[in-house]
Amino acid sequence: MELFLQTVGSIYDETRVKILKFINQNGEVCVCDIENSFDMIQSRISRHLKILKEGGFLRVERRGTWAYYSIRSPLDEFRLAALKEIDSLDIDIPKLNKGCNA
Amino acid sequence: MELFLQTVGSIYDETRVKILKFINQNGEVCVCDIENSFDMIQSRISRHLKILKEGGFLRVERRGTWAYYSIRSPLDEFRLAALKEIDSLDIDIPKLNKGCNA
DNA sequence: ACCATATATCAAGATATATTGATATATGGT
DNA sequence: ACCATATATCAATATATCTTGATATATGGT
Repeated sequence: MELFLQTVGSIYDETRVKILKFINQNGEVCVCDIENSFDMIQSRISRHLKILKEGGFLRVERRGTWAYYSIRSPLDEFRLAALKEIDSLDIDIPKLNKGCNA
Repeated sequence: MELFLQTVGSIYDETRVKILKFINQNGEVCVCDIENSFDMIQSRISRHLKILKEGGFLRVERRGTWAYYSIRSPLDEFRLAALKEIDSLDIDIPKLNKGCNA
């Protein structure tokens, strides 16, 4: 139950839904890319990425000073259905705007 | 987005997850059946049922003084996946305990 | 060792959601 | 019309979550 609620809670937020769709569309991105594309402060992005990671949707790989986030693979059936649903939502996702010196 | 969040929010609650699994297992039940089976006060049950209904998981049919809730059919792919996931959760659901004079 | 950049975490205030008890509405019987 | 039962809604309080700004940690370059 706890894990299920954590998974569901991770996509129960407009910002996180947008971030998830953004990463699903753009593939692997680093935190500052998101920060720049969404024009949100870094702590906010970082927090949401953590929640999405703990919700089982994202994985993180650290290379140098940068943390690269991407869709976790493979996703189980439920998370895959959720991601598919999110991808089908008619919402505006910002263009990728590379923000750091990577 | 709004509709998606409403759907997700409706299953982001332990009580509602249990109620949904309960109805999925027992089929059509009335409010007082749930009230009695879960040993929760009526206003609490009524509120959660409303949220699950507005989340698209339940339908309601009024017959006499009773309101019968059941799983909405057909469910779209995402809600179906969610329901399947909930049904697979290893959680204790109370036995059906008929509570009203239906 | 120091500095700059990238990322993560923390504390405080703001907002949303859950629970309870009380009240309102609805239906059927007498 | 009145009453009893079933269900829905409201108001107040408690709890959880989000946002921001500040601070901490981590990595690489000089």
